[in-house]
Amino acid sequence: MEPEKVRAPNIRDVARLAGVSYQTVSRVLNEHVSIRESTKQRVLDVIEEIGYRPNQAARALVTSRSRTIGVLTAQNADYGPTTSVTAIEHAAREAGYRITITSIASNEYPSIKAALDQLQMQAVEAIVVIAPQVRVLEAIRELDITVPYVTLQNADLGGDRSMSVDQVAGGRLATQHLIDLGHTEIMHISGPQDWIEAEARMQGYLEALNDKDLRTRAPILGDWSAHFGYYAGLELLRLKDFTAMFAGNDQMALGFIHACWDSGLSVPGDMSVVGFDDIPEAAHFFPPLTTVRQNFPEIGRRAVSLLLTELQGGTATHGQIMPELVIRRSTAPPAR
Amino acid sequence: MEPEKVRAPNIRDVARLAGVSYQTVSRVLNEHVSIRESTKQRVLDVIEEIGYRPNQAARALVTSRSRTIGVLTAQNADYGPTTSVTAIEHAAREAGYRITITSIASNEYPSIKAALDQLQMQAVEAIVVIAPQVRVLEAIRELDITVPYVTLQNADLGGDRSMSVDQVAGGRLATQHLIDLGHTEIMHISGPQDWIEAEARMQGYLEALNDKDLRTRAPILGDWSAHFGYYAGLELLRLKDFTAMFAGNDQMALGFIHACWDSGLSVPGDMSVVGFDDIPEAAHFFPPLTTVRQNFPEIGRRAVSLLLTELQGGTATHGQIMPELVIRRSTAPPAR
DNA sequence: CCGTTGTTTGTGTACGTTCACATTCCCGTC
DNA sequence: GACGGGAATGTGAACGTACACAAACAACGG
Repeated sequence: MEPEKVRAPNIRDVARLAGVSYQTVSRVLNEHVSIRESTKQRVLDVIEEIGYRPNQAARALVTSRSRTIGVLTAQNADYGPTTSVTAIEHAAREAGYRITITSIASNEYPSIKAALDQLQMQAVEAIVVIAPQVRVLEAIRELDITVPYVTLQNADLGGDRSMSVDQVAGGRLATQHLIDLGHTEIMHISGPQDWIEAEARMQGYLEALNDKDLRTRAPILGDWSAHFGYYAGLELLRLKDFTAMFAGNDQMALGFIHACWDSGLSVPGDMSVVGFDDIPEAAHFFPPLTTVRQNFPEIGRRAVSLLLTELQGGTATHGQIMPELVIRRSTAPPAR
Repeated sequence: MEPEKVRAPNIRDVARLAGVSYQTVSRVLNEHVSIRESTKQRVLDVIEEIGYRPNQAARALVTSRSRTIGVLTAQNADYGPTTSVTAIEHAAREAGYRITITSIASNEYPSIKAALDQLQMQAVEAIVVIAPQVRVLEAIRELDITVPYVTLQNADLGGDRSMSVDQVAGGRLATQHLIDLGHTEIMHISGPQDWIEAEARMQGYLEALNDKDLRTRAPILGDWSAHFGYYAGLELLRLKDFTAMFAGNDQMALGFIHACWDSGLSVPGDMSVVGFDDIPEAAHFFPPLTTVRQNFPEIGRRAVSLLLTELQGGTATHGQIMPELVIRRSTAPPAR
């Protein structure tokens, strides 16, 4: 009984029913000033009645503005990145923007290029890059993106295009805390070598130790997982020539603590452990984890607001947020 | 020195440089069969050379196909949902689709409607709903969506539009395991009342106890967080009239275990604990957590493949995936 | 009463692509 | 050597919207 093909109502349908021209409808939609209140209301009534929805594609085509922010992520679903994505989505929506997500399939150049191509095909107006590998940032630099973008990682190469938590400062904070407690033999399990954050946290660790002329050690390169922390821990604890561990993130810290218990060591009695990120679970580890807190939602929000001001022609101040040390029960002075 | 406004190259630019008509270029782009290999190559070369990218908006406008799958999520960034989103993005991309994410600001009807409106304005071809509250599914039912959609939660109301892990079976699995160990006084901390999964897991818990004529108790309604598990645990353990706990998710299990230690109880010596989800960290809790594993990536993949077959006119089999009990060290027979 | 100004509304066109249809080309066949 | 017929290519729409410009209308002062 229904007509064969129900075409969605368009701006002309609304105009006809409201007894105005399509342009008037367009003006109502775009909140143009010069429109009589009565006609505006009439148009709005019709829109409501027939359930008209503006066609985004047509809009995007004619304005060449998509009102979309692209988010480029790595393939994994870590706590930090996903928290930031959520914050980005929120901030974007409040500003009338949508987000579209593309993840890179691998760290290789073709994959990165494909992902950015896809975003550009969608005519995103700005891009947030969460993919935290060095190579990704390098690739982005080379591909000279035509839209404003911001990276949530601070590569030195990134310069002024980043909005991030100061990872070096975080690494220093963690290490300094252990030093202050009296530890002199401090080990570090880092993230993967090509990750920007891993590199920076490691640098903070090394700087803090060097400042006090303490022995530095070649950090173990991990993969951020609790599993790695565990197995690396089992291995390292056979020697146990250190009394404190700074783990590159909370998950590895958790795995390492697990290894401590399995090796008959008590935390923090025999071994102090500091993590990084302050995931919500960290407060309930056994023992509750001393860690470095990053404000991921804040980063996401700031990234969006930064992009939005740039889109409006302003110049925004990129920059860094300071992390914060959260002291819990996993650290104590070394046993003597 | 550069021209004022650099317009992106379009299909006609390509045509001119390749010495063909714009339609021929279009045919190359759409992999039409009747095209000579030599001309096809010539066009592709030009495309490569000038860095031409098809305009998605124009495409979407004329075909009224956006090649986009919309994802509707809740505002939180839990492990399960985000893992599924990643899987969805992957599966979609392999099929040539993009995803756009919208989260609902609150559980209220207007917010849900706004989110769905936004997705429809973007002309998404299909929708994946991850928002796990009962009200969201009800709202979706009422709003009669015109595109195929699938929910990753199985509300009974959902019927055949869901692709999910059987949460009731999971709840039974967890509870049955505790019964098999000899526990008769089993407590349950559930998720929030209006969450579909919370309800279903609770139902599995109640069913398993009823089957054996064991005492059921009014479950505590939590909020999924480790914090809640901790504080609820401190409270519950003042009575300690139970020997086993089935927590609605791993985070609450972690918090509860924390409360056990703080209350001087050993896990699993004095108290057995089972979680739900099997987040990667669960294997390294203290003690490693017995839990119910959900295959989130699989769910995401299946949801997409289901939608894609529906988009091609086929009828797909919705359905459920069985969860799996992972036995670790947090459960043991009750102390006698 | 007319020109001036400002407000409100209407008309043509462009955005970049695909679809339907028309045309040309090439090759084998009678 | 003209004739079919399929393969390859070209031409004119159309999708739904916003922008530039034009027109209608009202208000106001000289």
